[in-house]
Amino acid sequence: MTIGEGAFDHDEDPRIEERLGQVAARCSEKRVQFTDIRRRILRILLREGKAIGAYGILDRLKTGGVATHPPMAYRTLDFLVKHNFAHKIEHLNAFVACTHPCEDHAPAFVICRKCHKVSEAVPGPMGRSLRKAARDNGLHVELTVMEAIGICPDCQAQQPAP
Amino acid sequence: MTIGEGAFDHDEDPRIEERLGQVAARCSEKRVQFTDIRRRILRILLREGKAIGAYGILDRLKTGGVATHPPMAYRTLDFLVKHNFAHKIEHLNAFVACTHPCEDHAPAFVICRKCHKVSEAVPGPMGRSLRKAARDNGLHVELTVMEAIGICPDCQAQQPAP
DNA sequence: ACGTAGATGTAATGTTATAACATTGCAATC
DNA sequence: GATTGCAATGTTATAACATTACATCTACGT
Repeated sequence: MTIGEGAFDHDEDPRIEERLGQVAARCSEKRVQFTDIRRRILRILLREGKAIGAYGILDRLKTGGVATHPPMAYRTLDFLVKHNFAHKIEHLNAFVACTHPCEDHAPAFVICRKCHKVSEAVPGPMGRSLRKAARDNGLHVELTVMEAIGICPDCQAQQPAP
Repeated sequence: MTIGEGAFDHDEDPRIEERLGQVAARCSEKRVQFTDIRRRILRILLREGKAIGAYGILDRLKTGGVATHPPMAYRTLDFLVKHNFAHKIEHLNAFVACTHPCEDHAPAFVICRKCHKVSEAVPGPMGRSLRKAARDNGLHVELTVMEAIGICPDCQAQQPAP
């Protein structure tokens, strides 16, 4: 790594770099590569702290002098989502870093439609309930989506209610 | 109505026309207009019997000699979704007619990712559970999304598992 | 060192959704 | 019966999201 890269790519927040270390270790265990681009994009998601679209990620990557074509973002996001290091927010067509300690989970999200802040809720019994409804229909379940969309307290305070 | 229109716009299935009648009555009660284009698009959704995108709807509209620009479809779908006569399937960016008798409900969907067949499940306690998680985060909830995605029995039978 | 699978680079294109503004048609009021 | 107001529709253009296809490179196991 060069000095220049270091200044741009690392964050003051040690929790982000710590999380990247955990993910790197997990990838090593799984015998999959945690490449530079994957690390960069996950770092972008972690820094962002809210949902961000693929093209938003590409914009932020541009400052790093790496390739910024759409497939780069989508491929990398596929990897991160597949391994549960990130999640897709279907309602926003956007992505967030996973903040849940456990790796194998059916996540539920609480989403502000104004500022795109997202918090990952414990799925609890509702995940099982949804999966059961699906299996009762004979579906071989591959994915569950649980999202509550509305206005967060901060955005409620800012404006009446547009 | 002309003879030509009748031949193209009506379906042999009387359940569809019956449902359109119910919706018309409901719109009348609510003092909102169930216009020609809204009726046509809801009929398309009812006939389709599975999730269909806005542009798929536009294709089917072309045979009817009405305007087929994207805003037409999206505005009409907004109306239908807002009044719970149709639902958006977020995972597919597509729409289905509502099949639930009760008008005020937080729906859950069981979705085949191959054939886009959708069944609307009774939400049961999981809807409340998701709303509660959201309110615990201070969110003023406007919408909940609950979707289980996988492969339906028919599509499982057709191919190994792609 | 070599072959292969996985990862990345690039161009072109496909798909979904909205912004912005003009027009129509109908109904209430003057 | 003109005027105003409002909901719905018509139209153009473009923004935003996502994928296909193919070339090239690189890491890893043997």
